Amino acid sequence: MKSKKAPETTVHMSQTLRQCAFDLFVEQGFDNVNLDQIAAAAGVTKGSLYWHYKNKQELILASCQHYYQTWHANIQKLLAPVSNPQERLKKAIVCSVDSCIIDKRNRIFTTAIFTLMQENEAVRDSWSQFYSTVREFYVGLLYAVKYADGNYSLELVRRDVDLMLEAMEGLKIRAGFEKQIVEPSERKVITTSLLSIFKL
Amino acid sequence: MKSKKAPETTVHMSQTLRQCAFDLFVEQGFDNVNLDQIAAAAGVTKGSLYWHYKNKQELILASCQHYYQTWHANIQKLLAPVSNPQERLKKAIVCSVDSCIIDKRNRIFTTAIFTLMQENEAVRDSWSQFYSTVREFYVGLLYAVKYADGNYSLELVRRDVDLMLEAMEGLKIRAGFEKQIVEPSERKVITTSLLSIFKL
DNA sequence: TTGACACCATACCAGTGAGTATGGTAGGAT
DNA sequence: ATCCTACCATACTCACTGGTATGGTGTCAA
Repeated sequence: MKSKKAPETTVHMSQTLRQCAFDLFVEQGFDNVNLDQIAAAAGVTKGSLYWHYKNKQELILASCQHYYQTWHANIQKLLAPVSNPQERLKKAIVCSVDSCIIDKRNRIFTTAIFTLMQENEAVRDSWSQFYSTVREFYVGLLYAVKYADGNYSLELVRRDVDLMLEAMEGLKIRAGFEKQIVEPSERKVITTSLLSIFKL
Repeated sequence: MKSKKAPETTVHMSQTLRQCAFDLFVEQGFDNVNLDQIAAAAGVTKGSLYWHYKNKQELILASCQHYYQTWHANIQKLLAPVSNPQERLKKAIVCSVDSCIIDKRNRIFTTAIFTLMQENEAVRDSWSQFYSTVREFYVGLLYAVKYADGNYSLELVRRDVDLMLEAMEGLKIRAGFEKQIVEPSERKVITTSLLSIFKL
């Protein structure tokens, strides 16, 4: 009773539009992409786009969700084969650092969010929720290590994670204007710096 | 031979426009402020604005310069009466943290720069240069402390400063969506976390 | 006095892009 | 057969804004 035609048709086009919007946003930011481009990339026109999404903000929020889901999927896949707590933590950080430094698309997208966040409550709430999950994820990783060391304070663990995530965010910004940072040796130093926050 | 009329007239209006542009940019970002608003705030019209500035980008770059100069002036004035190296370092960080957390205008302006930086080379270079001066400033402060401790490595000092500045930048972003961060107690904890990077 | 120029206002252009109005079509339900 | 509706295209509107063309005015040099 949900729909007459193949039920996945409309869902599929919504997903396609979301994906295309995301692909364009990560290249040019939100303001430099218009709805015609997104619709064209999905093989439809703006008229159809507006059947699936109420306005541009809804598309932006959808593309944010896509970003969040992709992040979680990637990190899960990355850590799946690793069981040692210390290894898991290190691998997660190395991966995140690489992403911050190398992936220009990641930089463009997140900075676009941070700017929009200043004036748009929905985007702000969306990111805030995502940040919480990321933080708790790292808290879990770090706690697993500290627990083995006999250090229990969840509160202190959370503080360290916050500091590390802040540094990672700042690193992402800095990577946007200091190109020499991409050197593998420099990347290794940075990873070590971040890990040093945890005093392992 | 510079100009016929009072030489400071045009300079004065250029300054006024720059100041007004900055005041509007820090409230609404670059994209949400148009040239008519800026001109009106300065008491002129867009026609005159274009006599002083070639285009919007030039005004943006000018407002960036204004931001940089203000930053330096503030920090200089703040540290002028303090001579103890450790005190100077701590005071600088406390002030910066407060600015990151409390000053919403600061957040709006810098995030706007970071977004624009991704596509605009002139803005990127402008910020890159500013960041260098800020880093060297902190390196000087920290080195003065470490020197007293007998620890000399400028390279290590610079790494610590980079990490601290990155964390501060990330903190600024986080303050944009986690309001509870403004609590004075929380602020104190954060300052302590940042200082702990220097292992003093 | 007159010309030149610095400085400013008015009025306009032209591109852009979000959002809408409207109409068409294909496939399932009756 | 036909009606409904999910889905899509066409063709607009309309507000906005960066930038320009042009003309006015006051002041200084000659």
